[in-house]
Amino acid sequence: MDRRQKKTREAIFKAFTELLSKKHFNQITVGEILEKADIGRATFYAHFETKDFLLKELCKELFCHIFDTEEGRENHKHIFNCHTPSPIILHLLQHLQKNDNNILDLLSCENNELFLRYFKENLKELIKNHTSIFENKSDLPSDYYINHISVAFVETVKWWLDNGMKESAETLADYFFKVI
Amino acid sequence: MDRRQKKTREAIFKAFTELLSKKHFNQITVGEILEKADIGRATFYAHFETKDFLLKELCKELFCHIFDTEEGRENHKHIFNCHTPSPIILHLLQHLQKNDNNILDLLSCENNELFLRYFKENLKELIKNHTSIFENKSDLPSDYYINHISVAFVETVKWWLDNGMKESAETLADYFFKVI
DNA sequence: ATTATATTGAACAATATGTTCAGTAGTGAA
DNA sequence: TTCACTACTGAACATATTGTTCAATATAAT
Repeated sequence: MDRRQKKTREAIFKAFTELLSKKHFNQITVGEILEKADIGRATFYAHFETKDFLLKELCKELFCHIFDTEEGRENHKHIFNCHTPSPIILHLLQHLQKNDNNILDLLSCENNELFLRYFKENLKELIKNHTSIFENKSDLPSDYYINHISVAFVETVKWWLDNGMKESAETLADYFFKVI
Repeated sequence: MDRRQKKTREAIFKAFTELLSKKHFNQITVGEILEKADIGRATFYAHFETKDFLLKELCKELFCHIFDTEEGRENHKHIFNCHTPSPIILHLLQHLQKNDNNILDLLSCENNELFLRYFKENLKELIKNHTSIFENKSDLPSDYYINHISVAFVETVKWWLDNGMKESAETLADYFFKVI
């Protein structure tokens, strides 16, 4: 990708992220993004069709990163099948705690619903691929069950953030496995 | 309240609800509401400061109704403390199934996040007041636990709606109690 | 050095927002 | 019925936002 494009794209993401941490998505105007990113109007629209597409792209970047990492570890099957509580959940939590990509800022800001939605969708896939860990003991409808697990995890993370992440990742994983 | 005010207010709610079932909140303009409700621009702004306030008021009307009903039954303590699975959950589900206030249209439309958020907030209160039913067996942080129960219920309802409400309220209550 | 492509900045039409105000009409009480 | 009150009207208004266009300029890739 052209160096200029990359630079512009990153400037837009940076400006947008900063704005998102301060005000709600709906209240952010393209004009504000232009000013903060210091780019021309036409340039913005050359990159993103609308503000909504910008958001979608941002989510992709954020979560593809964190989930690619996890998926990559799928080769190390031994990690997953050793002892309870399942390490994959712990890994995810520790990953978040490290705050790669400054993802936490966005998960805990006023706009967190936007990102948590994407988070959940990616989680569902992950859980589908690890039915051995999350076994459906009560023969509930499988999509209902998977959705429940995903939501429970997302809410666990949200609660953690809202409470200042005072607890260790281990404690959180423990809470999570207790409620499900 | 002046008959005219009531009429206008209801015309706005009706128009807004119809629009919400067809398109996303963000894409609805005040102009569209005016046209559909057949009222003047100035009139709208005499009633609601912004579109966001309109949404808030609509939610209040919808959920105060359903939860006031449930709270009203709190006097009939015997209903709640008889046998498991807890009847209060069943009552809520049956209440929804009757589709009072056409609440289902809004819970299942493109904008459902908006309403489910309010739904959850009201649920939390309800659950706090019925700790006898939802006892926290694993000494988890209480707000974490209450949130988990609320979310699990909201997601249960959402799943029900998304799947066409084919199952009975009893089956759903059963699913719900199995996951929590 | 040359070609290709990204960015600029300004101007543009189109649309949406929220306010104002004088005129009209429905409402509730005496 | 009369009267004072209040809500609605509708049109006009300033302001702000969106998304497009285009010729000029700057930067990148080879």
